[in-house]
Amino acid sequence: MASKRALRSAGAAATEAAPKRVKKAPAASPEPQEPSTASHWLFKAEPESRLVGGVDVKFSFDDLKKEHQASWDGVRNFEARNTMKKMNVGDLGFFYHSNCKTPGIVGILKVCKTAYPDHTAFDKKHPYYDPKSDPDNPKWFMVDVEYVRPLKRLISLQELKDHLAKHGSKSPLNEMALLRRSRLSVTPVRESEWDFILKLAEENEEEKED
DNA sequence: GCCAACGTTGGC
DNA sequence: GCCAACGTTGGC
Repeated sequence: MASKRALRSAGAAATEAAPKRVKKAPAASPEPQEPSTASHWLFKAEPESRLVGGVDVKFSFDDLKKEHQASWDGVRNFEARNTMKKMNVGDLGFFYHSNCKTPGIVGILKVCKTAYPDHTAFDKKHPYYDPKSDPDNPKWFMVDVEYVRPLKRLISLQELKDHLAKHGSKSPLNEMALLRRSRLSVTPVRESEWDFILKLAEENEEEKED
């Protein structure tokens, strides 16, 4: 079961070997930036089947709806991990479908448990196993999320990009992490971005105009 | 299936 | 601690 979460990220490849390097892990910096005032987030998952290490990573918004609740495991990127550590119970997030026909935001979820160790990193059999993480000193964390509701319509990546291209620095999406840091699987969402996208989703496709 | 962007690793 | 090589993300 703990395997269908659709999360991945750079560096997941727990390449064997390299026993030489035993340094202290300075890579995991504390990350000073903004205080943890943000309370909206974006989570990427893959709605279409794809095998990683023999395990299907598919996890769609419908899957979350069915399961009602899920552990967001499998994140193997420091920045994304740090982002998850800032989350609070009750925070809302967008559910984003990636690596699929029409990538985009499809729904809303809620954080229902703050960050705790991602046990899939301890499991040798798991595709996201990381020998550098152990129960006494966990390297990777996950949060639990629960289904809230779908958006009234899908807000595609293309639509967000188009808006940005059209309005440039005047767009509320100008600094959106999804667009600027496209490879992060978990990102913060600013209030202005959150509000704008929610509003977009309420509009019809035709009247969305500019 | 290609490949640009970019994060990570590890030699030096 | 730099940076080239490498591996992954994820749109197209």
